[in-house]
Amino acid sequence: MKTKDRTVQRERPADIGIADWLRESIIEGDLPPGARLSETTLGNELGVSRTPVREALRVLASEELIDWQRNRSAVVRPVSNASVVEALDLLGALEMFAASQVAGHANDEQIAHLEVAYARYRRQALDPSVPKYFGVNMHLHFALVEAAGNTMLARFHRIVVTHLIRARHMIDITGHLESSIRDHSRLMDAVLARDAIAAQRAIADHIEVMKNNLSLAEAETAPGTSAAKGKKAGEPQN
Amino acid sequence: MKTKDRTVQRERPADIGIADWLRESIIEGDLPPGARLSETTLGNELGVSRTPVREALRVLASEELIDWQRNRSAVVRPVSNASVVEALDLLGALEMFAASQVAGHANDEQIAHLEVAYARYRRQALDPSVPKYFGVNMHLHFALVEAAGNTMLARFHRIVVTHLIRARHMIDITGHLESSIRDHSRLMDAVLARDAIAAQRAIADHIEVMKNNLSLAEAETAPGTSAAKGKKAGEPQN
DNA sequence: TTAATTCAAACTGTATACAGATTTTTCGCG
DNA sequence: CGCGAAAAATCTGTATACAGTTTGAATTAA
Repeated sequence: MKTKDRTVQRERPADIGIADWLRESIIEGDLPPGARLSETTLGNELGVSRTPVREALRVLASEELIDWQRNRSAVVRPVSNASVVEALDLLGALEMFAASQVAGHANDEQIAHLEVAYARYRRQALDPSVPKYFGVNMHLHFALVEAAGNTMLARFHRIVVTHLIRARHMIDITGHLESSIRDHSRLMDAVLARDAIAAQRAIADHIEVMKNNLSLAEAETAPGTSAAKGKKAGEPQN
Repeated sequence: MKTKDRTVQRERPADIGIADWLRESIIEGDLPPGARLSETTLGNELGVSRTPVREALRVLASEELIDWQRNRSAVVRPVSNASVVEALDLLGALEMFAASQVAGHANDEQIAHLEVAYARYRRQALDPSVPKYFGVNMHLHFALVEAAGNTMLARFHRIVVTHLIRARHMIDITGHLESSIRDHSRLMDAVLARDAIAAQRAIADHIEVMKNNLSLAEAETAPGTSAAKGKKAGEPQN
């Protein structure tokens, strides 16, 4: 019964860092909320020693993806309704700031980049063969923040978005797809017209819709699972 | 000439983490912009091995206080006029969000905490025996963000404030102290009156004043200094 | 059976070792 | 002298070792 249960869950392409691999595993649910992250076990699965694993864990802790107390194993943070609301509110604040920066100060090059992303969004969002609206959506959001030209903002935004992607199964956007697309159009039109106020209103409305459609899946914390466990990937949502 | 140049610059009280010690050293300028952070040297100065030093460096890198590329020593990030403007803008966005959250959703306990902090601010800001307006100021800002009850916001805010404290010599508030105090009063009165709009206006104005009073000390990057060097503490500013 | 206790296994925090990369110094030559 | 290559010294990335802590199972007492 104590056989080698080395269930590798995700190949690491060697040029991808430990932290990236772990983050991806958490986002995808391979390391579900509550999972204990044994340094030794993770190291074995990744084919590295504990030293680089620990450094990666520091990074994940700084992104609030794990809890890590002294002398205790790191644990994947739970996802609660409240934490998602917090992330959505914060996302709104960051993107309102981004939008007003873009509307107010973006140069031609930044605007051009944004227009490319917007065009792609419109093409893919309406294409029924592309069901991954969440990804397309997030791409546009990244482009908006990128155009704001504030590196720290970009970093914070990436972190918040990571948390929301992890909780994507709680943000049921299906059935509100049209209003979402409408909000995005309002946002982009306003930004490209340099109308910061209208852009911020569009974001606020969009966030409000998402908050109102949170599935009430409370208490997402999984029971104690070892680092090697947790195969609840399931089919991709949205 | 190759004598032991173990110039200890700051005692570490043993219960303070390596990362905290390093952060403080960077803020205070003991590790000036551009300083190379040799893991071995830092470890010797702190009386620990490289392993915990490297983990601390990961944390500092996540806060954008250092640049760290593979196979190269970490380097304390430069402070430029542009980076301070970015931080100030971002601070404004975060605090506007905080203010609107407090005005809209704070409970009695959170409001009470904030009022205590505000009272202390008024007492100390006008007291000429307390020259450290910067510290008193920041305390009030922390209290505001704390009252918003969003942990990720609090973390981001702390990081941005850290950057601004490091650049405090570039933000010459002396001579604008009265307008600063007035802005803070406007802010707190608005928040406590649950007027989110007015609070946000007060913050925006306050940030604008700070941006307009940036000393034009461009190119703050110091020449290559080893981790053991850098004694430019000087007298506390503001 | 349940609760408390003891003991063993597993795990973390940190020091150290070593290979490979980078930086600095030395040295030869124009 | 100055420039460039070669060699030395330094430094990083990672593996490993070991002491002290935590976890969990086995055992005993109530």
